[in-house]
Amino acid sequence: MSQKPSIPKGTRDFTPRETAQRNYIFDTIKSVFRLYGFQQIETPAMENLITLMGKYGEEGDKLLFKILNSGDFLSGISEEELKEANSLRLAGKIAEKGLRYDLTVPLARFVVQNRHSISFPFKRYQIQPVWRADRPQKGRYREFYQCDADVVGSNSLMNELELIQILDEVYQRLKIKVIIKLNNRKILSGIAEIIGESENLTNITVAIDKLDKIGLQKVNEELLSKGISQGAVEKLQPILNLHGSNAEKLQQLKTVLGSSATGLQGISEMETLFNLCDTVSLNAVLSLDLTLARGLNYYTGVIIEVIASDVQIGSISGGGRYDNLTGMFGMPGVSGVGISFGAERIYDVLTQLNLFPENQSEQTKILFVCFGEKEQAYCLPLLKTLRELGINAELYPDLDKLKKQMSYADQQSIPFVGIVGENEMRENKVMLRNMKTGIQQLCSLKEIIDTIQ
RNA sequence: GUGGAUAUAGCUCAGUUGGUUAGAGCGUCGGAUUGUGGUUCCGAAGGUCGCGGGUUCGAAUCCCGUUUUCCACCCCA
Repeated sequence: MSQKPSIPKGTRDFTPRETAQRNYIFDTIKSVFRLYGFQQIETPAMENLITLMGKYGEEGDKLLFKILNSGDFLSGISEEELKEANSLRLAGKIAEKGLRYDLTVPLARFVVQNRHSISFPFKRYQIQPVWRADRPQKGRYREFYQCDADVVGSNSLMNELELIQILDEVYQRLKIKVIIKLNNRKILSGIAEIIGESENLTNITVAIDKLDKIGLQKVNEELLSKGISQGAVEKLQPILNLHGSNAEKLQQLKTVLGSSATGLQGISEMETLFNLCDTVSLNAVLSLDLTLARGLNYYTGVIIEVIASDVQIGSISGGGRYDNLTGMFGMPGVSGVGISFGAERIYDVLTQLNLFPENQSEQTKILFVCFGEKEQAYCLPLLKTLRELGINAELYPDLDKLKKQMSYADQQSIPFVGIVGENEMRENKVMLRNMKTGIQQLCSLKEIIDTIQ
């Protein structure tokens, strides 16, 4: 027996049904992106490793898929280096390319490299797979899609507003009820400053991000274990316990962060943004959530996260502003703000809530089944006409028994079958069977079109 | 990267303290029905029991290694 086929760990095949469902998600997102004036770009699956390395922190470097150099990849490696067997050092010499880890770094590279042909503000969207050499888990894969929309080269909070509207519109169209959580990195910086732990900002944000998940007690323990002083942790408590409306929270923060210029600027940004949001009447609930820190350290302003209110699955979208997006590629002073839809999780939410539309537009509307070659030939012009009218139609290619041909239609959920034999040809008609009701009727081409369109 | 579980037909799973020829349901194919699918009935095909080694008269079953998938942690979408 030949070997059992398999695919690499953490990757998936998609059946026609799954692909149709995924396209429903992608098409919905795409059409909203376009509605707001975003244009699509694509970048290669592989980037030069030097472009990717060091952009995602130490953890990130480990999770990069590296591509072995073509040809004799060991040429130019000295005996000593081979004996040393230092995988990390050797990897840098025998692999010069890697699979992209996200769509943001390729965007930064794209902007810098194509600056001659783009003008700011540059509004682009990108829907492509990314790869991470992570250990797969439920809802986590080594190959998955990201759907990003970013505005590059504009500092205006109007962009944040538009991205929030996009989130709102997409989830309204997908019929998913969501809460949009907002925070601001500058407020987090201000807090760290006030409690005298500015240099520990990352540890603080990582810890308080878990508040919902592990509770206040455990968060405090983690803070202390990361070297945050007891006094600082105590000062943090009233901030973690903030409550009230968004405006009330901001008001309370203003007094707490009074001596931090950065903090006050963050508060002012959020006030502006909430006021802007009030003018456009969103469906989603907007919530200022100070525990929202997100792992990504490159955010510098507004931070956005979306969770589904009817399903417990974690965040289904995220985003934020990152100043100096292109600085790492030698083009300083360009700000970016973007959002990303988590297609895999959205798929899970739609599945759980049974929200996929039943009638896929990609589906075949009518299948012709025949008894012989003459009948098949008779069908060809009919098929052509139907297809010209945009009606998805197909002909069963083999002269199998009618039973077999019919069950094919049944399995594909094709709603109509056109049966053609000598009798039908004689009358220049087709026996049209409605597969749902079982009713069938001798029809002319025009009658077929009127019935199934 | 750390820890735990798992692997038997295309799929979902049974399989007794280790004992003849490893089973079921679903699916597939054929027939009942040569011009009619989804229901029903009958029949058939389909397995190196993840892979490699060990213990034993004898291993799907016990032991070791390895891989896979799943779960938790780290991190993340």
